[in-house]
Amino acid sequence: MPYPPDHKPKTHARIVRVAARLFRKDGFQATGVDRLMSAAGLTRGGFYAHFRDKTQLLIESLERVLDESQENLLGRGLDALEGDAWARAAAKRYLSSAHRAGPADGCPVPALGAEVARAPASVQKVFAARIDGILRQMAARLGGGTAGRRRAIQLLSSWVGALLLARAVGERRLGEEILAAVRAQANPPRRRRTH
Amino acid sequence: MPYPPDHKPKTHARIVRVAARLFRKDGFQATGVDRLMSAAGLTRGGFYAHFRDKTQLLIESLERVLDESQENLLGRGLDALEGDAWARAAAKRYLSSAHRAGPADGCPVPALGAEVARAPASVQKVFAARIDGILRQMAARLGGGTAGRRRAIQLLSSWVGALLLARAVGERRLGEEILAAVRAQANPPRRRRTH
DNA sequence: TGTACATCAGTGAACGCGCGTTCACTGATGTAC
DNA sequence: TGTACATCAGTGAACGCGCGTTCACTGATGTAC
Repeated sequence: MPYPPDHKPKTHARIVRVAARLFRKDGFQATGVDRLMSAAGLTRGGFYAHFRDKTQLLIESLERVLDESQENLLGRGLDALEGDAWARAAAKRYLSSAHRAGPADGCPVPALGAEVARAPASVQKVFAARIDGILRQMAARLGGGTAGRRRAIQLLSSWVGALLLARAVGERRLGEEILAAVRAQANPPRRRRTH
Repeated sequence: MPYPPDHKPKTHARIVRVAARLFRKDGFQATGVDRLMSAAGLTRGGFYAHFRDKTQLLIESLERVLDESQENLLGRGLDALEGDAWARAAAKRYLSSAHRAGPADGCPVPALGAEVARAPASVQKVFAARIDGILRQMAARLGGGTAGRRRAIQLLSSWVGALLLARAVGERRLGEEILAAVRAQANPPRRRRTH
């Protein structure tokens, strides 16, 4: 064999890794195959030895990145937390200034959700399966059952919406205000209700 | 004067109206000037007699559409409502199946937020001003003060996020489940807290 | 009332460029003898 | 050990196409005389 057997898989993974960053930073459509392959240290022709088409790369990027998002939401130091304590810690991480400023390394939902909504069913299917998986794990942390599931959906929705809004309003104060307000939602004691 | 004085402004408004629909449906970048002008019954060359560049059209479209969104959230039958009653009614409208299925006529935030986040500051400035205006009006309906403002941000974030997620997961059951769960958040009595 | 003219909204060819994809090829490699 | 060969990951020219923008023009219109 002319190359070591792990050579091609490594290149494949490198393209996916580079694409996942560029797609989130600049958008899927706005990221050309040419620029993408250059960023991975290759030339455009080689792309089609790795992927049927550009949509297939979007699918693989989303799979990879949504798995990372799940890990960021539930693991990496949050593994032992449950209920409100977990929600507070996860909100603090998700709704951070760093996450707002760094879409390239962040959650793909605010960055690519609208493009996924316009993408072929093959993309949406993979996306939906991963989101459902994340919601299931969140629900378990929140006590399970239909109440846990509902709360998981409510939390994820408000986090995604807040990050999207905070980024779209630009660098100004309003962005940070939005993040802070939604972070505060998870913070007990809920003064509005307790006195 | 060779044309009636309201001829050009009418054409201008028609282009903005058509653009606002196409941008939300297909995305800003993905909507070419050619296709846009055809849809308005014109040819591409005339575009630059109305707008400095394509970005200027995005700005005018966002202004128009965000004003409509404000009206949909606070007016059109919801004018007399306040507090939880208003929140419930607005959530029902915003988180409807019709809104999920019809981005072309809906809120620009889930549809274009990610592109606004990548757009020039001139776009973000207009977007931020309109969002702030909407939040101010929502806050007033919710009792005002910092608590009203915070609640307004929390509600808008969760609605935007829910709609984005519901669209991105495709036509399947999960999308409707997401809308229903976030709609339920505004519904008293909050059983989890009251018994 | 009829004709000549000035206005200007809109036309469509043209610009250079990047898009996604195809395909004949190159050349570094590990293997066979 | 040295040479010939088969493999195949990656190359880069080429395809037709649509992009945003410019610009010399057309032709329908209201006005002037």
